[in-house]
Amino acid sequence: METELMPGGDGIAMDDRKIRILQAIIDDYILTAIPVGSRTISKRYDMGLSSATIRNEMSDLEELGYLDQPHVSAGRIPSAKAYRLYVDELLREGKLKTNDVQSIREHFKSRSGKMEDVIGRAAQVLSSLTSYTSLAMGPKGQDMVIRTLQLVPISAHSALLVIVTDGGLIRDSVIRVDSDLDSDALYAISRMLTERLAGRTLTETQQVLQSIGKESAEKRGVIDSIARLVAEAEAGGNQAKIAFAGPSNILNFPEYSDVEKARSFLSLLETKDAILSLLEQRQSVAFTVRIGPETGVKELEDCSVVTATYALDNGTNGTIGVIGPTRMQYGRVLGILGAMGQQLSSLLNEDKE
Amino acid sequence: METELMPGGDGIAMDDRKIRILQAIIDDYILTAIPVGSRTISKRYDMGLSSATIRNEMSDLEELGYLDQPHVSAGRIPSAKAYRLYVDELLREGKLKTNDVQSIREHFKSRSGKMEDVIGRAAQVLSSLTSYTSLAMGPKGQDMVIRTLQLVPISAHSALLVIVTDGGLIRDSVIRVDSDLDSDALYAISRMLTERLAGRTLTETQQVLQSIGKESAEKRGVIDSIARLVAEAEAGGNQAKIAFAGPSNILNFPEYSDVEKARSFLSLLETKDAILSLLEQRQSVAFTVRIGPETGVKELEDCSVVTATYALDNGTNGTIGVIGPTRMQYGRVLGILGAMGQQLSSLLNEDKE
DNA sequence: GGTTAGCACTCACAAAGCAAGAGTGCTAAC
DNA sequence: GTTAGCACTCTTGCTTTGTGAGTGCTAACC
Repeated sequence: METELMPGGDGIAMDDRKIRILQAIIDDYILTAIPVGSRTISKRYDMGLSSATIRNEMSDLEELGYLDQPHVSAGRIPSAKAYRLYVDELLREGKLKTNDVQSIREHFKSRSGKMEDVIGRAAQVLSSLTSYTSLAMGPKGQDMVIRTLQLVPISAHSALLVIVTDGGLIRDSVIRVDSDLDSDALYAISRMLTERLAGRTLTETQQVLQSIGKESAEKRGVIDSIARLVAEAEAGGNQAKIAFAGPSNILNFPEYSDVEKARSFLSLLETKDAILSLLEQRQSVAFTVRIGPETGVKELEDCSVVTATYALDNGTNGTIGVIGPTRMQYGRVLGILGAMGQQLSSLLNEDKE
Repeated sequence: METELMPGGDGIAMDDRKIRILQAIIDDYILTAIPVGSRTISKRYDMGLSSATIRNEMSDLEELGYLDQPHVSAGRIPSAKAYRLYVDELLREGKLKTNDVQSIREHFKSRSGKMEDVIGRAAQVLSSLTSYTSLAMGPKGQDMVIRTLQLVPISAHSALLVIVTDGGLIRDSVIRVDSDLDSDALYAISRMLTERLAGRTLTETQQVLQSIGKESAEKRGVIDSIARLVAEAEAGGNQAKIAFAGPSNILNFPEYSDVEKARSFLSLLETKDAILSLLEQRQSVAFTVRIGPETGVKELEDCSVVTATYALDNGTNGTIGVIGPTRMQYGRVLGILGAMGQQLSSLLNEDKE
């Protein structure tokens, strides 16, 4: 006679008490990683309710999709939906210890404008502060504005192209030059290029380079090489510009005590592709939290990826973030990411004046 | 009455048959990772001996220190000493498949003279060919000979110092310049420095820089910054110059199915220090094989580290290597390292002419 | 009607017991 | 010197069993 089979929590609504219970469950689970039962809640968090009542509420919460039950006689664990609610609504802003802020400052004392270095260090600081696997990326190539451009002779047939961008960030690559240009000639070209290209984005640069190439036949070779390089930088420019730190941190969490899971997680990081394309859908919003399945990556289905953007004066954005189990200390992580973002912004812009 | 307690294999000597049996055991164990018993040897490898005889020999080999027994009713596994013998004496040169050589060539097609890139790619190719965790390092900083030196303006107070060395390798770092030197001034300094420093090693450079600094007061600031940088590069220059690839490969081996072991291995790689100091005792010999305890690193006690050097024209050496379980395919690995070393040498020197 | 005590029920997990199998060492015969 | 035979050891995997945590349901309580 199964008449009561309408799916979904029909008639059940979230009320304040359910929310409080849910929050308690999430808090507890984030801390302990063990499924939490009704008795735990009624004892450890004083809500003035018996375990039986909690039980009823938990049953409702499960029906509403906020809780999962590994098996019948275990406690409940929060679902992705629950974390989503938690992040969106319940998160009391993580009161970041001044300790941490200071620690961030500390780590950035010895400074270098080299993008790779800053990025690498940022990721490392993040990982040591949060004890999650961390990442950092520079701004997108095509958004960067050129400040200086210089060719340094390497050998008879090659030179290093150094591009200094608006924020004092540096990119360099080796290009081939077929005619034998000596140091002075390269310098002259550099000056000319800087004059023509300063203040332009990489995308704009493309066109300008083409017209320059047409003007002077003898420099044609070099200019072409540069153009090719810029095109490359624009297309896959981020490829090299992501840094991970503390991949092995994931092994600290019991959800990754399975070697097979750990392996697939770590190889995911090593190939970088999946993470990069995940981060490519960058928002202009300050923080992005992707919980479990929301990442769209199979290997990350019980991970959360929390990212923050930091702003450069020229309007471009870089990204920093951490990857950890869905059971993540979101409050704390968001706090640290925020502080770190500010620090990075001021560090990278300070140089400008 | 224990009269027979003299330690060590008294009276027992290695003979040809023992060696053949030991080799069979090692071969088998490298392949399967399961302790090998007397019966396996007598059946799988046709030595025309019964298991009982093998058993006696194995007992001798154990007494001689070449075999260990996890527990009484398991087979034997080779000891570090056995692998040492194996590597030193028994290794029939790994007949490298031409396939692999070609594969190495293939991977190095798109080339760039940037040290980091070459190093990184080398490590990656190694790791994909051997399926062990791999590493690559450039030559030591202090041995490198300077070819060109150039300052590129970044902002009012900073510049990028690009050092091109003999092999066409590039190092660069950001330095502070306190007086405001414009692009032309920096270029003039660069020319002067190149003239004075070309052909010298980093160590020599130190002294020359000091005397230059004394000559001209106005350039004092820049010169000092450079000197400081060179000193740094000389001291810890290798720090940044090591690349790992495929750390997670270690998880493919059953000896690292224990998460705790895996974690400590991976963090060891992440900090880099231990590995660096291990590699610092570089030999001039082409190949170095460090087996288990020979590494002197606790976390690597059941790993082997196999390294090879590749030579640059200027007489300096770089290092490539793999890290895997002691039960490593030494023959194959040595073959691949050899081929890769040659490839690297020719790649990095070709540029020179 | 919401809350709670009580109780039967489920199910993972750990300890214990058991059988099988692999491998050894030793002895005695070849 | 080699080998067959055998008793013995010890891991490993499987099954059994008990325990405890946690649930859902019902009935009483406020």
